[in-house]
Amino acid sequence: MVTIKDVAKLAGVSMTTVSRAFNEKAVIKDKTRQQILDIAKRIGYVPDYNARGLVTKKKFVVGIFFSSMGDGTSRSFLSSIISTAYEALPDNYLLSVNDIRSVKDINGLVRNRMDGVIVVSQSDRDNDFIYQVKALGLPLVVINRFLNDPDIRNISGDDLRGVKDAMTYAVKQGHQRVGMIEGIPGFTSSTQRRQGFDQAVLANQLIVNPGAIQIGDYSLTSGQQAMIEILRLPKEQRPTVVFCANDDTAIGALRACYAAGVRVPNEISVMGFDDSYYASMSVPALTTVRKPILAMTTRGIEDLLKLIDGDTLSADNHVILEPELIIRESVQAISALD
Amino acid sequence: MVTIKDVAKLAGVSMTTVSRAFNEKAVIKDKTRQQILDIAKRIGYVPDYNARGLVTKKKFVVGIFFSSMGDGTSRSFLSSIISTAYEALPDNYLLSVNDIRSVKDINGLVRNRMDGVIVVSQSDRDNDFIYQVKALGLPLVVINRFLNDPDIRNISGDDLRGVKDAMTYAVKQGHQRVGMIEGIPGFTSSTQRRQGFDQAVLANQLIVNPGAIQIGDYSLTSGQQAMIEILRLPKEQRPTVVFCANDDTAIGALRACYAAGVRVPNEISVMGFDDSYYASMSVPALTTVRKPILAMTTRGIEDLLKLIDGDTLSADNHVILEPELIIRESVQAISALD
DNA sequence: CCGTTAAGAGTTAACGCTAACATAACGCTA
DNA sequence: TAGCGTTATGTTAGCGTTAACTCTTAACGG
Repeated sequence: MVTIKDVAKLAGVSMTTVSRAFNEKAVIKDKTRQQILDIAKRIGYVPDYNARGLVTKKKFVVGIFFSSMGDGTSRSFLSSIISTAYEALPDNYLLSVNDIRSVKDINGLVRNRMDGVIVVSQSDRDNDFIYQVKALGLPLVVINRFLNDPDIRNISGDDLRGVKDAMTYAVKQGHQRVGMIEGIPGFTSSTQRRQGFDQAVLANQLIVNPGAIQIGDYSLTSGQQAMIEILRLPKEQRPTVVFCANDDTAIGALRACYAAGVRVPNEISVMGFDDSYYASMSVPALTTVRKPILAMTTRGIEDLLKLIDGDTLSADNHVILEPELIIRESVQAISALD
Repeated sequence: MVTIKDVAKLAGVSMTTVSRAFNEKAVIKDKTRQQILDIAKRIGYVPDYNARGLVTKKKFVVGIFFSSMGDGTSRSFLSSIISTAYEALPDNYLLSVNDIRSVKDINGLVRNRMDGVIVVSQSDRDNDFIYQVKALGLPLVVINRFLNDPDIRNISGDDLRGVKDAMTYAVKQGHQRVGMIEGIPGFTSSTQRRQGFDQAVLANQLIVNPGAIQIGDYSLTSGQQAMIEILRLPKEQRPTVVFCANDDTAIGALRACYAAGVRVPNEISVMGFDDSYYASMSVPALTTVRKPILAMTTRGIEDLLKLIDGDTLSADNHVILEPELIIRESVQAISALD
């Protein structure tokens, strides 16, 4: 194994100088650094992270924990978060990807091997884990879900605003009678999306007939089921646009419409939330709200790194990022309705 | 920070004895070990991996590299592989999940920080990376794709066999005129699936009319396009079953049939490959071939660990696992055809 | 031209752990 | 009960790096 000693000998300098050449902030003459770096490259020296970490007390590992990896909203949820996280992370950091559910020994896994932790949280059930990490005193950032704790750095998307924007768009298209298929009751995301819907209804004096709001569980089949119920309404009471709490639900709703012979968007408009892979592939392609998940990830890593370095962050631990409305084909202007 | 020294002092033993208590294979009296472990737990001692690794030359990190994380065949491709990998990995190992494309410095990232590497390969384009790792001399296992190199441990699924099984099933259902939508030309997977198809045709003396085999590119739209072509054939020449090189293609094909008013499976049967999430959700639900990806992962990790420990593996580096035929609704017995 | 300062480089010790060797304790046989 | 092999534990050194400190040299003002 080629060590810092070998480089030092060849370069005719001390070990420390070599060490300095590899550590950005150190004072060392540019020329010396360059010579050392050249020699190191030539003989294939790379610093040993175990030795380095032993003295600096660092692990150069950031852990990223998912609520439940299989349930990511979109097909690329997991992968695009991971890729984005790497981009925001310095080259010398490793990203350890984990499923919260499968963490057995938080002491052995987290405390001892990671400099900090990002939790990509999908539900309240993650709080246990989050507070265990917090208790460890490890740098921690929770993203993807609003966390009501001023002591924990939290980056979330403004779901309420996203739904409101989507509904406002529908109103601009002339829709007045509206409906919704909700997410799993109790989930913060469900609550916020419902609130966004309600606020839009209030602000625009929209009509919500009984039966126009159904409870779903974020699954395709629940969307299908819910839409069947909505379609039971007589046509003149039926909403002209249905906002679905996520894309899977919306695709289920689309399917129910197709089965019932109700054309989308000609006879009824449908909106989703998430912008999953199949949102663009569905027929008609889904108009939906895209969470700023990549921006959340980038910001999350940035903040985590600052926390790791002991820097202070902005006073308010809640960072809320704006979602984006993705307009496709599943909403039609009301004047154009058949 | 609480170190091995603190435990030693409290337990009235030497540091080495404490070290032994934490290392399974060491000789130490059970009673002593238990006392030490108890004390360690009480004062919250956990071994420092940097220190441990410095002397043992280990990193306790396994890297898993994906061709291109966003393109996983099924929605759960990435997540289920990661979860499965963790299950096969000892608790004290970390899993570093990476995208091959985004590896900048293989020396800094891989050589220096990982004990071994699993490559979940999807295409020939990964070979560059694979051979770079091999050149590093690091323990390496390639899974998910057949790799024609006797020097590299390789775990793959038998795609050819999978397609053949699927076709045999179709033949048993009475199908004689068959067609196929192929994958991206040049990909090993495309070639093998085509060969499986061809072998089934030969073995069962099936009829393949001109135009019944189309080239796709594994995308939904290519499947749609290809099926449109196939449906141009006069009904009596048209295949009664079309095997699609993957599920996305098959779903595209389904869509084309729907658009053309051709009912599946009543008028034409369709099969896919992958068993992706939407295979079960499509209408009709897709009969498809499921790759043994989880078994590949488990075996891959097991073999990698042996390689890391310096154990020898079975002589033949090619391990081929059997796929599974998932029978759903998209294939109908020919006697039942309308 | 001396004294002060700062930049650049060197010396030394320590980080927490385990391997290798050394020693002690134990249990058995003759 | 001496002698031996075996099992259990202790002692010592070193893994590769950086932090803290020291030393050298050049620059500069008065």
